[in-house]
Amino acid sequence: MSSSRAGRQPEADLDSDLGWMLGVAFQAYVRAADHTVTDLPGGPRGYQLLTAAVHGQARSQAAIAQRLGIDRTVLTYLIDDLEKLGLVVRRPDAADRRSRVVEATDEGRAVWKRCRQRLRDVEAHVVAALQPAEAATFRALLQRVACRARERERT
Amino acid sequence: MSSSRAGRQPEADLDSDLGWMLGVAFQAYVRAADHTVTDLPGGPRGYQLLTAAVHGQARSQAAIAQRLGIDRTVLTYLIDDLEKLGLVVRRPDAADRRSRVVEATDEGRAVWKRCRQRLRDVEAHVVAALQPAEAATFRALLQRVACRARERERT
DNA sequence: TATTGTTATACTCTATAACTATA
DNA sequence: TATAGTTATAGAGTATAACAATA
Repeated sequence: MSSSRAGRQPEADLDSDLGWMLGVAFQAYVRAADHTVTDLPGGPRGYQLLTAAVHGQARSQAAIAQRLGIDRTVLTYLIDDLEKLGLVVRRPDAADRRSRVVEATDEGRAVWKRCRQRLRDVEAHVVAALQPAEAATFRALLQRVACRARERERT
Repeated sequence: MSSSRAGRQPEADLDSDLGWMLGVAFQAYVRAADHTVTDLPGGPRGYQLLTAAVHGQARSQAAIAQRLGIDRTVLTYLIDDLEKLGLVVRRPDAADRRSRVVEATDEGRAVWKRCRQRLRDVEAHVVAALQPAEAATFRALLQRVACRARERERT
């Protein structure tokens, strides 16, 4: 057994594998969020789209797709679903009529606020193993990791 | 506009959404790892299975499935693929012959070591936005989050 | 009767290709 | 010619259900 060697290098077992850790944490979030935002199609992803729309960060579908890390074809169906529910509307961009600006409706903003409230509990649940100060540190570091990754994707 | 209120509560925009952050980080890892461990079926997941086998932590397929957060039916096919390549073998558990212990072969251990080496670079790339000490902190906190999530899943 | 693992099937998610419209 | 968005189709990943072997 290699473990009997008690070498100086790290064990590299599953618990210390970054991919495993990220996958487990992400999965824990999605599973908890999925049955929390049941009033939104697409689960957490629908919430993220709505978040972008509410904050006026959905100036084109291509921009949203890039930011959410999904294909533009997937986004079409997702917006369709939210538009059918009257949560967002597509508006042609005056500057470039090929593009569509996605705006949140009043009801979309109301639903978003309700979801946000409930998702705060989900987020707290995911990081419940950490002390409040640690959780804040974790979120700050993770944010830098994520934002850097998004910057890299800009083709 | 709500942003014009300049309120005291956090903005709650996409950049601070835990689900978005985890998703983006996880996706960045998977995409980088996928074209790195091309000699393993299932990508990063195949590596994780091999990791469990190499460390003797694959005492039953049900245990692996729980630890990897995947369905036991998915695991069957994954093990099939690795077994065809001669990287692991299934052995009946003497204590409970319903169970199968998954063991890494010598070649499996060799392939695992090569993959581990390359994945270290992938991991470094994912956390490249952080200083070394910050990256260590991030990993330690993430590990506690992930391990807690796994404990919760134990039905 | 309950559990482990397998197989077949169906479902969901995502990506590819072809198309329209604008630039 | 290139880009934004849509649609139809195909593919990958995942889950559900029925089954055999064992406890």
